[in-house]
Amino acid sequence: MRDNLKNYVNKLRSSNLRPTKQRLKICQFLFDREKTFHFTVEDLHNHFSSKDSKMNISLATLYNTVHSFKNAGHLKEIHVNNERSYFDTNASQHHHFFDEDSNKVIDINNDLINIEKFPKPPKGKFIKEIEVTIKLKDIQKK
Amino acid sequence: MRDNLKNYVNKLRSSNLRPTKQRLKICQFLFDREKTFHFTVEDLHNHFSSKDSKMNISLATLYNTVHSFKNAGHLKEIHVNNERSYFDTNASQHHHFFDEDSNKVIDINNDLINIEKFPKPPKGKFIKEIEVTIKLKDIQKK
DNA sequence: CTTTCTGCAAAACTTTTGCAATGTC
DNA sequence: GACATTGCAAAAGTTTTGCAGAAAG
Repeated sequence: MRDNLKNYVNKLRSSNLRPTKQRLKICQFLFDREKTFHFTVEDLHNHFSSKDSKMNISLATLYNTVHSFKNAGHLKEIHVNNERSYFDTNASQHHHFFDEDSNKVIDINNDLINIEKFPKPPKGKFIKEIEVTIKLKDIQKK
Repeated sequence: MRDNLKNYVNKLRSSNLRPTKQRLKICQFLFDREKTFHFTVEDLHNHFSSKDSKMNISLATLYNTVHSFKNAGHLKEIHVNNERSYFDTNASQHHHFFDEDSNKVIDINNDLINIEKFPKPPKGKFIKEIEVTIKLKDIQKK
């Protein structure tokens, strides 16, 4: 069941973001999917500057938008690779496989990982989130 | 109990790295410590370009050395923040607190976290490592 | 018509690279 | 001497910023 344009207009309005053409196109590209999507800004840029893209969107706008969406809680930044920033359209608490040979991210539902024991946070701090990354390699490549 | 220069010479030799003045200074700075040390290349650069540093080491050499040490297994790269790369002088399997207010890393011994359940890797892949990051925030700042 | 947003170009940063000079074996 | 390493400056890659014009409310 996919969202439609009206939903995105509401989604943006409820975050105090004006529903511009660019933002709606980005919403459709990011959120009109069966599965959650993992991407870098470069991926977005490739998509929105390709010939078959109906609309070209500048890099500055892509960065602006990704940050706005992240701040609004519609995207989550994940820390799997230091070479560039990865984002996830699933903003809820969950975990990831990260394939180091292909640089691909796979979601792991929160209830598939059970952390039985973990330390208390230092004084004055609280735990905002626990992020588990399971790093994968190809078997043949050892 | 701290290592001495001769140990570092051996450490470097055993990794096929020539024991140069710069590498030995970097070894002392990184490994002559009671606790493990977490740093960015910028931290190293600040240290080795300050006036009270007995030796100035160029940025290119710092990057070269950190990569050599990482490849040799003397350092581990950790993924806590996408803004820059963080390294850890504890190269063994363990986990981290990451304080998002101060950008500080704290080690968590491997046996303080117990993951009772986690999914199987996809076909053709094996699990290289599980990296757990517990993200902290200041209580007052909510 | 006020305010926000876009997009370009420039700038800021982090990291890598080429290469001549130097150091190590 | 052969080869590895250093350090500089230049380049490459990612992300941010300033600002004028366009779009939205």
